[in-house]
Amino acid sequence: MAREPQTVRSTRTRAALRRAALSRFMTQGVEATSVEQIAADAGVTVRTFYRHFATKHDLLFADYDAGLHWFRAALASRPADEPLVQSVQAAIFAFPQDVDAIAQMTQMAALRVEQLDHDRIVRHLRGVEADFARALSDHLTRREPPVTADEHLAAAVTARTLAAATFAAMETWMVHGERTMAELSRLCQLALDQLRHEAPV
Amino acid sequence: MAREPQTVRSTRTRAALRRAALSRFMTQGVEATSVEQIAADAGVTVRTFYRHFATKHDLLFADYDAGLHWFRAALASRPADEPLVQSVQAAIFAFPQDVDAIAQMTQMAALRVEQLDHDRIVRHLRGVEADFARALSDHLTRREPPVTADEHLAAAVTARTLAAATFAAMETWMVHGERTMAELSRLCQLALDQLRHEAPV
DNA sequence: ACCAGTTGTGTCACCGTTGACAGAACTTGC
DNA sequence: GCAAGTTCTGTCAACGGTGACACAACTGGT
Repeated sequence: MAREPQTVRSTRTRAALRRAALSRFMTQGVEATSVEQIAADAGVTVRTFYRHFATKHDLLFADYDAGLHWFRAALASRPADEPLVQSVQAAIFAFPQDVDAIAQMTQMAALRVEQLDHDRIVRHLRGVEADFARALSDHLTRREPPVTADEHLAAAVTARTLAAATFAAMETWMVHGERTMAELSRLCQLALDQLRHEAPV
Repeated sequence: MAREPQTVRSTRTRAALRRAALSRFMTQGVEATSVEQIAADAGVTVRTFYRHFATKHDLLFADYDAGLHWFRAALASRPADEPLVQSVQAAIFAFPQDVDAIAQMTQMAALRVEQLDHDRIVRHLRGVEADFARALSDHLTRREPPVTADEHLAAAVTARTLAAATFAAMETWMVHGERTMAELSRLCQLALDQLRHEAPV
């Protein structure tokens, strides 16, 4: 589901669906928009909608998924012997500066926070966190794959711990922070520093 | 959804639903069982099923939820000035020894691993992990609630980091370990020790 | 035994999501 | 331009899950 398109028709359909969906989302709200409406607007069937997007809400998280792809690439390009925390910080803080991309991201983010249950956002973020952790774990074990349970565990603990700290920062930022990029950077830095320096209470 | 029952009739209905569901699950498989069948067996409507159980699969995770309740209680009973990691270890390793409860738990676990997608289990575990982290965070901040974003973040990082390490151990155990309680204990211990002693790579 | 208020259930209508099959549209090689 | 094969779409049927409303069953107090 939601693979990259192959034919011309397919990309047109997908674009039409996305346009129709976002338009409806902005005018009448996400929950009040049915997939039936979106499909009708785009001139296709409901079933076809689901051949292009896994769920109705996934449309609103496209930037997260893109961000994850980008993060994997950034991570892979770091030198192999660099300490992991440093790689992560470098990767996170070197986010792409493309103006259009950032504009679209913030628009998406605005749509999310004002239209979706906080619950749904948090649940989706848990999925992204898991993917993030998996990317870290893959990166950690890329030299020699672990064989014993203990080796698996060691990598998993490091990866998931880092992911947990980072996403704790993100959620804190979503709820308690002024929502600027600078503040997000500061909170991530803070969380990672706590992880590195301070043994848990 | 899924609140504690109030009347006699309600508890009977719930018990009938649970019995019918587990019976069908064991004979014909979970996915091949429809809620309609379960409800019919119990002599009620589909809608009523959903008044007692949030989802069809939640039936199979009842022990997790119970375990979380128990964990919150165990945590609350630890002395307030004890280091958190120690409280967690003590709470985890003092699991109830009730023979019936353990038998039912292992039966549930068996049903889960042989009938459910690994994906679904992992996703549910993520939810439990989040609840676990929230319990820890509540316990951490029970004296004075945090006010600034930084204070929130500090507690969140500690709580979620601990939860991540513990659940990394659980998942490693599910996949790579001999599935004995002793091995689970060992892996949890290992994960928490790594968290405490070793700064991430 | 009656009454009032709460809780449980049935009914209905709807939305989100998926599998299976068949047919249309496209791509590729000639 | 045509044929063969792949990809995309429509159709159909089904299941999981939820909100709203009305009614039955139970609760407590008198």
